[in-house]
Amino acid sequence: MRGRGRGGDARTRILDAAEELFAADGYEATSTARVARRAGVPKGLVFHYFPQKIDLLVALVEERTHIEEPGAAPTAEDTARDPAGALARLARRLPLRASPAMRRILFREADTHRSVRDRLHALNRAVLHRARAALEIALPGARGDAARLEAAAATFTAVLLYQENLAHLTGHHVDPEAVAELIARSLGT
Amino acid sequence: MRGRGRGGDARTRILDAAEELFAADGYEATSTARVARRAGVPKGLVFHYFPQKIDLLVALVEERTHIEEPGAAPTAEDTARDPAGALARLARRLPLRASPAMRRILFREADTHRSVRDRLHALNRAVLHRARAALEIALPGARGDAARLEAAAATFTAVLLYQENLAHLTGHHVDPEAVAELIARSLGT
Amino acid sequence: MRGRGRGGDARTRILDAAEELFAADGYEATSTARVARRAGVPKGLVFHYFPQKIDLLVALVEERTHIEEPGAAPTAEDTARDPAGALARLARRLPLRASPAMRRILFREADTHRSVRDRLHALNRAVLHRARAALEIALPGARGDAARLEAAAATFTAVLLYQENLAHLTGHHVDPEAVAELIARSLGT
Amino acid sequence: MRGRGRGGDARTRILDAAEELFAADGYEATSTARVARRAGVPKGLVFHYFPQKIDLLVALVEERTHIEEPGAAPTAEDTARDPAGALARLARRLPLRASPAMRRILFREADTHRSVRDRLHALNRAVLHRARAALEIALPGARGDAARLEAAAATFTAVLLYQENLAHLTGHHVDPEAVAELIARSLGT
DNA sequence: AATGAATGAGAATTCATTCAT
DNA sequence: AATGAATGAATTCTCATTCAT
Repeated sequence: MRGRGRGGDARTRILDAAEELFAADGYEATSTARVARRAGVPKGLVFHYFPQKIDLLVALVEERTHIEEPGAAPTAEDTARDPAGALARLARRLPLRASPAMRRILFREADTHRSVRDRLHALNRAVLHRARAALEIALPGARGDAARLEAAAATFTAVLLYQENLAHLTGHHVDPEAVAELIARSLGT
Repeated sequence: MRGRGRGGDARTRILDAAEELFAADGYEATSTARVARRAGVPKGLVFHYFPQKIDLLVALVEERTHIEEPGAAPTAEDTARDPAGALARLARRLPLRASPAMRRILFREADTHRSVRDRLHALNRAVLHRARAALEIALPGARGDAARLEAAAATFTAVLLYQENLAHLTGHHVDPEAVAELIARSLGT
Repeated sequence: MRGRGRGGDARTRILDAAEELFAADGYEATSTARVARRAGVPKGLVFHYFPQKIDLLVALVEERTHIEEPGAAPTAEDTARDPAGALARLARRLPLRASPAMRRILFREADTHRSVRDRLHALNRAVLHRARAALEIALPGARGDAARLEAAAATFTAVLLYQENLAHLTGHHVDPEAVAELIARSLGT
Repeated sequence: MRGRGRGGDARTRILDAAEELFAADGYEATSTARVARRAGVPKGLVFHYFPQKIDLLVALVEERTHIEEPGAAPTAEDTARDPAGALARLARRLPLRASPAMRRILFREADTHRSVRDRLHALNRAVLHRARAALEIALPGARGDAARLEAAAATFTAVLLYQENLAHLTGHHVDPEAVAELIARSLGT
């Protein structure tokens, strides 16, 4: 708890501004001056909190993308009757707490700084892990074919995690729930 | 065919350099001076051929990403016996002629200039169209469920087109052939 | 004697830090923030004690370079038998009480602020005066040639006062005792 | 041979300006903007020729302080009759071709960059070497006492090389010719 | 077509200094 | 006395772009 009011506010407003602008225009194309203007703080204050421009990006990634601990795992009973539903539920409980803006930043700036790439990889691993677990529980019959299950989990993870970016980049949306059903049918029986 | 000689060479070398550098570091983070240096030409010459920096990007996209006309469409006989194989063949004959570097540029700089985004959308439409056609021919039984077929085509397109970027971003590769088989199983019978 | 406690400590630590840093990197290249950090005090406190950065330099020069009152002047008996020794003893009792760091600061920052230059000149005058006196007593025969005695005193003062800086700048050390002997031989008989 | 006129001029004018300003105010206290203004060129041009500020200093030292090859060494006949004169002549033919401004820069900025310090040391070695040679020829009798000759050479070098800086710093001038005579008397017979 | 000096707007960053608490 | 957030002017440096040759 900061208790200081304005001081904490300024830092937060700076990060808010950076998040918006990095998402809209990219890290390189966003000047620190614009961040300051948008945040309503003097230029110097940005460097008071973030001595280098890159620290803005690093702070955003560290503070605004949280990979949640998995809650209660789906039980066999939950999923047995409705494998597609189990995946769909996973889709809705994506363990990434990050605004759409932060997802775009993670995605676009993955090469800008190691910390971004690392976070993206960690996130991907987490989602992949949970998708695999969901599939294993939902479709015990599929266990026989590990490679197929792996492909299904990877596909679902890709669609789930990058759906917004894919939509943005391709102009075409892929619905994770439809993919969930597709996969369930493929692995079922 | 353009008259080459010195001039053509220089222009080509400039585009080569821009392609490498834009792919490695991004458009914004690449200065025209570095492009000139890498191309081994004087700084002024870059602006002789490409009056604005953005023209480098536009030229790359226009000249180095070609969406091929579909060759002979797969016949029903080809695919009936091997639906997954039909998709897999599509994977191998991806109608985008573009180096991996150009794919990364298309992908990363989609927001930098309208021409890039347009080309990416056009490409996505072309691949999606062909995947849909392949699925329709390969799996006539699936026609009943248009939505499912659409999801399958979209999923396959995404995996096919972005496989390298997904691998780069996630550290995890998704194999299009495995996805082809997954989809074939799902839509079959 | 000042009432010390916390405040005195902080002020002293600030001056200690400034002395180290000014000597090592120069006044201009040393930021007040670095002084504060090295001193282990908050930035604001530096300006509490020294409202302007230049006050740090002025305070160092005023408080940490003392020109000592000459103690008992050498008597004729002392020096008559050993003129070179008399100069050498002067060398050992250089009337400047200042750390090597402070000498470097005096020397390097002479142009930075009038107070530094003034102190340096005063110091030079004091040493020159004592060297002259020592020579006059030690070498009564030399009195006849005032110009020569003056040159000897000036040379000895230069070597004595700047020996460390000369060594630092030239990579070559000049030994004041050897110069003392040289001068004694020159003026003797 | 540059043959371009203005272009060469601009670079030269920039170095001229830097030399003046560095000598007067020191390297750190001189902004590149002031250098540009004084040189009458736009700010950007300074960085065209000298990508980093320190390159101005390095270029000055490399291009404007030349240590001359010794001309004809003084012969024994030249010096035998007039040892002090031989040293005095050395004083007048100091093998450093550098303006007084450059000498101040060499001296003051020795710690700012390695290249400056190196040049200063090289210069000192060259002068010391020649002073030693002159003394050996002029005062063959002194050969017996190597240590004394060494001290004499070092003293003369210091006075010769740093006379302007010593005068500037101390407010007192030491005349190299008087020191030459002093030394000659000391080593003679 | 080829060249590289010239230009100036704007970028990141530094820093002395102020001030409310 | 102590603190560190706040401020903005100044600094170094970058860069797309122009232009004379």
